[in-house]
Amino acid sequence: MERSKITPTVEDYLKAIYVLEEEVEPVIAARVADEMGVSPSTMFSTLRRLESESYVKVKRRKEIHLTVEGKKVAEGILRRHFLTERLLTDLLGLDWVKAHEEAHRLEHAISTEVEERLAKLLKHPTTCPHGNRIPGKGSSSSHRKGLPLHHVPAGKEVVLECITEGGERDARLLGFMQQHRLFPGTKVQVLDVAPSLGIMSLKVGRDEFSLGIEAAKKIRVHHNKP
Amino acid sequence: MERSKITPTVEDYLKAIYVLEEEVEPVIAARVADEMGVSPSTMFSTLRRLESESYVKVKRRKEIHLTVEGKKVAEGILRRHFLTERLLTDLLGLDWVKAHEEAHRLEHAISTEVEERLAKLLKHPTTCPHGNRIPGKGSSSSHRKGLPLHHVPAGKEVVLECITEGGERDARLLGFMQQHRLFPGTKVQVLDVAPSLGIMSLKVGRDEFSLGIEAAKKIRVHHNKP
DNA sequence: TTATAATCTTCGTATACACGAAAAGTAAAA
DNA sequence: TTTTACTTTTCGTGTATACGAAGATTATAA
Repeated sequence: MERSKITPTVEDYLKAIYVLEEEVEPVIAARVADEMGVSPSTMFSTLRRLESESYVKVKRRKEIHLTVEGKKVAEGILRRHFLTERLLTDLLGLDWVKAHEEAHRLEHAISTEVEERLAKLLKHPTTCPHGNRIPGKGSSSSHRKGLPLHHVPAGKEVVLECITEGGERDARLLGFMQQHRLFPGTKVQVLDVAPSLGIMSLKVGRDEFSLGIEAAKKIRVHHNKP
Repeated sequence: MERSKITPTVEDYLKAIYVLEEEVEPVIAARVADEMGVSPSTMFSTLRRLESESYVKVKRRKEIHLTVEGKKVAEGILRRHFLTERLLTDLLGLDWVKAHEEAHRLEHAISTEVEERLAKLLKHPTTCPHGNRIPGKGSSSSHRKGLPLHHVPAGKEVVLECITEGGERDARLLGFMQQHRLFPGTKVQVLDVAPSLGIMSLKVGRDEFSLGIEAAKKIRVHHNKP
């Protein structure tokens, strides 16, 4: 039942494209190269391979789009990534930052069967420890993502929903958030937003601190309506 | 703290050599090639790499020996292999055969930290589900391995101790043993041994059946002394 | 000892993945 | 519009891993 041969590398590229599709438009090669940390030439040749194996289509204006197959692979790997993160945090007690890093390696070694049993063991979690919704097996999924934190006007109080997949890979951001108790579900007050300085001020409990706008883009929140 | 770069492939070769060292003497390239399922030429070039990176020493008569470093790597990977098997059987409920296969992939993606937490979560198991002793972290270990089943004379009753690492990779053997309830701890009566036919007859409970001598070599037992 | 079998070794080749340098094309800013 | 900045593309290279064919060695058996 396993697909002939798909390499971990290819899985990672497809995952990166999937994540970017949700965050920036359009997805171009240079963006994916940034995300993957590879050179333009590597990106180029890999992209040709992905295309020849029908995982992506490159449209006229160089826009990269996942095919149905490519999307299936990306969602599968993302699902295994998130489930693994839950295993690592909930059962093994790893912190956020490490959980993400370790899951990044483990996700490629998990079969469909283990994935299913893992989901059952973990009681079918719906989000990863960073608050991201875990893609289901079937056709998902009205992924109603929250508001980016940098769009919240000064004075408002919001509830943290998630650090996006794109943000998860930034270990310093994750560490910073852990330090300031910025977890999914945490109430956050936006004290001030200063786009000219690229900074916004936040308050969590008694803790006041600043956060770069660029980082804030990777954090999603929702309003605390009763 | 992680060693610069050791590939999964190299880990597998070192593991194979380690396992062979415990079972056959001397370990030569052709044996390792069999175990790994690679061609002689591949074996040859890989062996040169292993040697140049000081994981193995090849003695005059072509005997392959792990260096201290090579042994450390092999024991580490074996330890992670066995711990992963326990996770898969004890927590996820996979059977023997699948647990071995899956662990073979996962073992390469497990860090020292996860390994330690896994050991703790599983209450520091001393054997894998197939009965093999899990190598400790420190310098092990009087590994008093049981008697190979094919050395047991007809008429004796013994207790199954383990299927050796070499046997673990044989999915048909594992399946056969699972079917006949041949688990670690099971009492086995040796009814007959016929080396000329390459066969021996066993009895487990009411179940009588034959087993090839070659397969029996991969099974270890001990006497049931009170 | 010679013939046969097993083993090792060399050589050429292939694929997946990565790099840098530099040319060519496209978009944004001045 | 011209310059600048970003992107894509080509080309040459390198490493790890694998193969097969065939020659060279060594071991085993007759």
